[in-house]
Amino acid sequence: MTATAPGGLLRIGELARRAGTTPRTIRYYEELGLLPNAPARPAGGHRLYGEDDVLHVRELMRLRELLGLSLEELGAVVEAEEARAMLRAEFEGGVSDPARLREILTQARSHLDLQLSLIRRRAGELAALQDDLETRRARVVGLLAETPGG
Amino acid sequence: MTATAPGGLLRIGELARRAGTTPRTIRYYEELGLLPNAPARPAGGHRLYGEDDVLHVRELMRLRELLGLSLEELGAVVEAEEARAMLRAEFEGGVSDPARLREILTQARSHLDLQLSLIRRRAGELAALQDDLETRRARVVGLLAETPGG
DNA sequence: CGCGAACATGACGTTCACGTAAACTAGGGA
DNA sequence: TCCCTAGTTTACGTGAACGTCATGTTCGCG
Repeated sequence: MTATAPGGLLRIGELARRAGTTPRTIRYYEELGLLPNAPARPAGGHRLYGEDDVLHVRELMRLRELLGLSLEELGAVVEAEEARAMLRAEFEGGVSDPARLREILTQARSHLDLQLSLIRRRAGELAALQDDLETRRARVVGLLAETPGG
Repeated sequence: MTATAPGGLLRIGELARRAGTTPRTIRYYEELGLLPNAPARPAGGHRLYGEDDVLHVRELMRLRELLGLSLEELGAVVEAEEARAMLRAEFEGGVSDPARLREILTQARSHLDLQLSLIRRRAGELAALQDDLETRRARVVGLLAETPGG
């Protein structure tokens, strides 16, 4: 068993393994439009992925996990990723129209800004929670120091 | 409509409203043991709560939201809260056995430490994600600066 | 060419965290 | 006392995010 298809590409099982999930989840994400619905299907009909797909899936799971986004909400994020992909495609396909480039870049930036705002809000809430618990902990520790018998 | 029962106590509707949720959720949490299963039921069978219950519910929802804990996992947290409640009870009921006090305090501290470790891990992951996105954003902005036509 | 492991599709099952409906009771102002 | 709102329990329904099973196809080493 080679586990890797020719061309350094991955089949769904390997993608799932490297992304820390299952093939079922990959297919489900594809069904929801979180992954390209036709990722290079040579002959046999088996899906083939690249390393960037691994990163993409991991990114999705990370956003879902850390921000508590639903898969539907992740759809909006995917748009940003797609813009990034388009950007890279246009880069590697030679220099294109500067106006078009600006458009793509500007869009990508606003998407990133949106995600960053979500993250900062979360981080703030988390910090507040941490402060609360640390305050309580300090109180408990203080009481322990006052309590005889240690 | 008074909305508040005698004694400054709250009925389930008001508790839910103040905690930012619904009566159904309150009953469900009680069923799961996240709330005391018999909160002072005078005669009529209506549940009655106090201000501290509001805080307790809000706390549960905050932990769930920010740490992504399941309701089952929240059960462990509830133990900590209960320990805290016991502690306060023993305080207000006069000074009790110091050894017992130390026991409760130590337990409360370890519970807080556990929650804090979860929070710090989350905060770290969130910070890493934020760094990633900010790096990307900087790259996009840099490209924008290099792209003519603005 | 054979064969077992992995993949494809479709459909049904499952868990969590509640929502919602039904049928009845309690509270309290007019 | 009447009556409306809000509460009670029981039970079934729901959406999200997959798991699992059945059935058939493909891959690639021996």
